[in-house]
Amino acid sequence: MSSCEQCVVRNRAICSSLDKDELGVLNAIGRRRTLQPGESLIWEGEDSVLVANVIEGVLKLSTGTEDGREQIVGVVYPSEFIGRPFGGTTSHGVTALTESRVCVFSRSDFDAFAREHPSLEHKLLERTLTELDRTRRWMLLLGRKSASEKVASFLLELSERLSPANCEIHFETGARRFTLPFSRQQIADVLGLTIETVSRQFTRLKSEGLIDLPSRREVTILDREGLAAEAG
Amino acid sequence: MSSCEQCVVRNRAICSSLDKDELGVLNAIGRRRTLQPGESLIWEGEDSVLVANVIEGVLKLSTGTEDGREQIVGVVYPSEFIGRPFGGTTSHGVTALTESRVCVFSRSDFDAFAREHPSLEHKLLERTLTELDRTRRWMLLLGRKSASEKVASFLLELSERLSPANCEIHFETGARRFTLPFSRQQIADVLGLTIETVSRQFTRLKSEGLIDLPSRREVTILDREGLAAEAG
DNA sequence: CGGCTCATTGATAACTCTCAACGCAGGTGG
DNA sequence: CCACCTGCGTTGAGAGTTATCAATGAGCCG
Repeated sequence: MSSCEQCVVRNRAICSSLDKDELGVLNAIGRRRTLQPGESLIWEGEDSVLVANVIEGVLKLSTGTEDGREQIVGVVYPSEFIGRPFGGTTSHGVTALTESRVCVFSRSDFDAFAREHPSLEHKLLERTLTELDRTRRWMLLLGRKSASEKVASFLLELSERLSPANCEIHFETGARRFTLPFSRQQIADVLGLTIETVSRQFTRLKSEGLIDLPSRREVTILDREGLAAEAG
Repeated sequence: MSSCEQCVVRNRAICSSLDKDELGVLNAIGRRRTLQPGESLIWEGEDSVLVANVIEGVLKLSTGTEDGREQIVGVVYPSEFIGRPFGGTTSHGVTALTESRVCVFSRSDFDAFAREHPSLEHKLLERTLTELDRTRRWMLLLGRKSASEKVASFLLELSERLSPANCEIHFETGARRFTLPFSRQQIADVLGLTIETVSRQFTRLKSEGLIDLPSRREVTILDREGLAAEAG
C-alpha cells in the first residue's frame, strides 16, 4: 500500500539509486507521515534525530534571531531530501507550508544504511552540491537586490519549481498560473523584507500588467519577459 | 617534495579518508599551484573543469549581477574543498584573496577517482552538508540583520575561522588580533553593504572600544562579549 | 451576521546608499 | 631624500528606499 515501489517520487528521489532488494530494506526502516500546514518536523537547534524524503507538499527551512526575526533559508519540494545526516545539530527548523506527505527515517538508521550504499551517498552528494549552488545564488538576491527585484525573482523561481508538480504539459519555462504555498509574511521571510513591502510590490507588478492576482494565494504571470527584466 | 604525505593539510582535508596507496594515486592526478591575490582559479558560468583543495591562503567565492553588483557567497580556508564535482556549470567564481597554494585536479579525473573511493565521497558529503548549513546561517545575516550586526558578526566569524591558521596556542573562541584577508570593498561584498557603511561601522565599533584598528588590514578584538552583543 | 485573521494602503521615520571631498600610506621618480 | 602620484579608506551632506506604525479592507468560519 505505502511501499517504495509505488511511490510517486520513486524515480526522482535519492531512492532511484537503489535496486529492488535494497529498496525493500529501506522501506523497512522508513515510515510515512502526513504533516498539516504549519506543522514542524524538525526544530532549529535540536540534535539531528531524523531525516526524510518529501513525497508531496512544500516545506520551509527557517532560522531566526533571539528577538524574533525570521529568515526562510530554503524551500523543499517533492522528491527532495530533508534533514542533517551524519550527526551534528540541525541549524534550521523544517515546517510544512502545505499539507505534506513525507517518508521519515531515524537518522541513525539512515546513516547506517547510507554508509553501506555508496550509490545512495553519491546521489545525496550530488543533490547537496546542487542545493548549495542554489542557496549561494539566493545570497546574491538577499545581499544585493532591491525589493522589486526580489519579488520578481521570487515569482519566477516559484513558477519554475512548482511547474513539475502542477504538470503543465506544454513545455514552458514555468507555470503561467500557480497557487502560492506562502502567506505574505512567509514571502517576506524568504526575501528579507517586511510584509508591507511585499504587498506593495505585488500591487505595483499587478498595476504594471506583469502579473495578475486572482486571489490572495494565486498568481498569474502575464508578462514573463517583463518580470525577468524586473528581476535584475 | 610536494607529495601528499608531507602536505600540511593532509589530516584535515578530504584526503584524510585515504590510505597510503590511494594517496599515491591521487598525488599522481593532482598538481600544486600558487595563486596571487586577485588571481582567479575558476570563473562564474564556465563549465566545471577543475576542482581543488586549499593548502594555504584564503579565497572568495563570488557571483554578480549583469550591472556589476557583486556578492561574495563563500570564503574558503586551508584544508577546504573548491569546485563543483560531477558536472554542471560553476555558479560562482573562485578568486584568491591572499597568496594561496592549492592542489588542483581536473574535474573528470577527480570524479572518476571519487566514484571508486566511497570514503572520499563520504568525507566530501559531510563537508558539503556542513558548508550548506553555514551558508544558510549566513542568509539570516544577509536578510535580517542591520549593518552594525553584520559587521560585528563578520568580525567574530573571521576571528574564529582564522585562528587555527594563526595558531594562537591559548584555547580561546578565536584569535584576538588578526589580519583581514579582505579589503573594505570585499567586506562590503560579503555583507551586502556599501564600502562607506562598512567603514562607518568599523569607526563606530572602534570609538565604542569594542575593537582596535592598528592598521587598515589589522583588527584587535578588545571586547568579545560586547561584540557578540552587537552581532544580534 | 459578527468576529477573526490576513492583506492592503497610507503617513512618517529610520536606515543605508549615493555622491563628493578629503586623508593617509606606499611607491616612484626627480 | 623629498615631492608627487595613485589607490584605498574615511568622513560628510543629502537623497532614496524600506521599515515602522496605524488604519482600513477583504475573505472565512462559526
